[in-house]
Amino acid sequence: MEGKTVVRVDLRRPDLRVPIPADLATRLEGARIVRLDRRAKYLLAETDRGDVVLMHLGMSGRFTVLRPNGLPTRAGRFYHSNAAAAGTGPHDHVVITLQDGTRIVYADPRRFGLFDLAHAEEMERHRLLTGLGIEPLDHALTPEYLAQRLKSRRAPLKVVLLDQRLIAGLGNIYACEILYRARLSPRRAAGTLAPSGQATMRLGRLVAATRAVITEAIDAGGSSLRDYAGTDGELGYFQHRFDVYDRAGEPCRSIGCGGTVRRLVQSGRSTFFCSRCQR
DNA sequence: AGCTCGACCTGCACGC
DNA sequence: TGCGTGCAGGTCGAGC
Repeated sequence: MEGKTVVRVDLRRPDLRVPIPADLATRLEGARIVRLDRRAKYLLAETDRGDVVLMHLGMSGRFTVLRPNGLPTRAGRFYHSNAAAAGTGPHDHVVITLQDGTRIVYADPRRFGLFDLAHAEEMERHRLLTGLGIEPLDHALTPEYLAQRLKSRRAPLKVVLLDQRLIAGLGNIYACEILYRARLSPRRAAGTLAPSGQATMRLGRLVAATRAVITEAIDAGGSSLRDYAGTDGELGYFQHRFDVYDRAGEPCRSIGCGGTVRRLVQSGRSTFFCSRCQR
C-alpha cells in the first residue's frame, strides 16, 4: 500500500463493535498512503493529507491483499469460494481499492475489530494509543523496567502480561508461551517479581522469554487457529510450536518433566501451563 | 489505583 | 438433524 493511491473505499458493513467513521471513505479516496506502521496491536496508515487510519483486528479480523485478478498472492484454504475470492463474502466489511487495481479486504466475522481516523497530531493523543506500554522487542524492556512496573501489582503474572499498559502487544497465546519459556507460574502475584536476588533472575528470564517467543512467532508467520492468515492468504506456522497453548491434558515438553499441561481460567481467559516447570 | 467481570458478536465443536 | 452449551486470538467500562 505504501506509495499507492486509494481510489475507492467500500464500507459494506460499517457496524463493527465500534462503528466505522462515516467519513472514512471520503477522506481516504484520492489520498496516497505514505506510511504503514504498527503500535501494539494497532495498525496505522498515514496519508499524504496528514490523516492517519487506525485499525485493529480484534479477535477474528484479517486483511487480505487481492491482486487485480481477484486472488490473494497465495490462495490458502480460506479462499476456495468465489465469493470470498471476490472480496464479497458475508464478513468482508471493508474493501479498499488502489489505483493499480489491488484490493485490500478487511474481513471480520465477530466484528470486534476497529477503524478510526484522525489527523496525525490528533492521532498521537488518541485515547487508544496513550498509555500503551513498551513494545516486547524494544530494548527498553529490561528487568529494571519490569521490576518498577510490577511492584504495585497483586494480580497474577499472566493477567498482568496481558495488560497493554505494561508491555504493549502480548496476547493470550504468547503470554502463556512466554511464561512457560520463563518457567514462571501464571498464578504468581506479579509484585513478587520485584527486585531482590532471585527476583532479578526471574525478571531476566521473563525478558529473554518475551523476546524469544515473539521473535520466533514472527519468523514462523504467526499463529493460525481459525481466522488468522497473512495478507497473502498464507497461514502462520507457530501453532505447531506451542509448548502449552491449547495443549491441556497433553504431556509437558520439558525433558524429564513428565508433567501434564493444565488449563485454568484467569480473569475470564484460558491459561495453559505446566505446574511442575513453572514456579 | 488496581482488580474482576460482563458485554460486545459470530462460528464451531461437542454431547445428547 | 437439531438443539443447547461452552469456547475462541481483544478491549472497554462498570462496580467493587
